[in-house]
Amino acid sequence: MILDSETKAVELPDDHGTELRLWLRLLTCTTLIEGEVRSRLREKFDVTLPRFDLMAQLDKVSDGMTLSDLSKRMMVSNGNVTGLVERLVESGHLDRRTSETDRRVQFIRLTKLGRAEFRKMAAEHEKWIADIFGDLSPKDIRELMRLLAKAKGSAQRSAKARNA
Amino acid sequence: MILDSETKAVELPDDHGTELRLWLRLLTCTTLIEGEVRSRLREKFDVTLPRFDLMAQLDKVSDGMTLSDLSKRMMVSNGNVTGLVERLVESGHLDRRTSETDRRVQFIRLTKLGRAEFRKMAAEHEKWIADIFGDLSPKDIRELMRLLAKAKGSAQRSAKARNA
DNA sequence: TGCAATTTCTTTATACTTCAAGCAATTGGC
DNA sequence: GCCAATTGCTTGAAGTATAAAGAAATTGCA
Repeated sequence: MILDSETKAVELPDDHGTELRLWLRLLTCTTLIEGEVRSRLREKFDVTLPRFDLMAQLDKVSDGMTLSDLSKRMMVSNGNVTGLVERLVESGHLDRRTSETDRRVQFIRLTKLGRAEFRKMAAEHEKWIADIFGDLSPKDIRELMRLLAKAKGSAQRSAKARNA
Repeated sequence: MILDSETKAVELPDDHGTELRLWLRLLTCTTLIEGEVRSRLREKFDVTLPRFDLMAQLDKVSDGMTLSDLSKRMMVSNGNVTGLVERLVESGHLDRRTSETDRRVQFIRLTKLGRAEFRKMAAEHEKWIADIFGDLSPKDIRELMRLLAKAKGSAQRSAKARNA
């Protein structure tokens, strides 16, 4: 701790300790919840988190999505999605058909089975999440939403600047 | 939207949409930052995030840590740590020796090389994080810290209840 | 039209990750 | 002192993840 001439605590010019601690806390918090959700999904439905996430993306649309869309929305690599989709088609949860106007493109959809199973899981999942955040007041939630939005914007600005 | 008899908006008894949206935002935010940090580590130092994280744990102590300690602190499985440590010993960053009082236990330490390289990376890393959160005011950071601590506590309570 | 750039997706190599099973060492009753 | 339970770690199988290279199709523009 550094004290100035009037014995008040001051920061070193580039002490970025608070940001680092914030990042570690954010990461811990997310990892903790993610692990919990992963366990419950495996335990109750014998499904992995990546598969659940992929199905969640597809459940939001009725007419299917391309692999590229999926990888963008899930923020994972293209090749990763290829493999996930492959296994979910194999298990009968997804359905793929090639675009008629652009033969590079594959539209991926949930099958009836896939959608039915997903809906069942999603209903439980939503309750788990509500319980996991159960100690937070509506005001806490609003504040967190606001601050995380700000953090996201800041991170995007930083990432963009690096790639410019 | 549901309206009651006096035409005021009311919630369905178990609509947990806000918690779910909070979780998705938290996850997005973390994934975004994690991806950014991962890219930069690879680009500047040709190191993976898990290796960096493991070295960060070891840098906090002078006399080494056991594999179990590492896996608890990193919140990953035991087998995962075994592999990570193996590769880092191989590359000369870590050092392992068996406990003399309990031959099951292995103490893992950073080598001189490992510590030197880590310190260099950590200094850069701290600046990246500061930049990534650069749009947040000190007050924003304090608030986020507080709310994330509360969220973490809530998640732990929920996880504990499930395993009871 | 021609053809270079781009886009979409797959493949490959390598690494990370979990879970579950298993081995060896230690501990805690009795 | 014995032995069942526990602890620390490793292994193996399956799955998830990235980056990089490549194949196929489309687009854009001279």
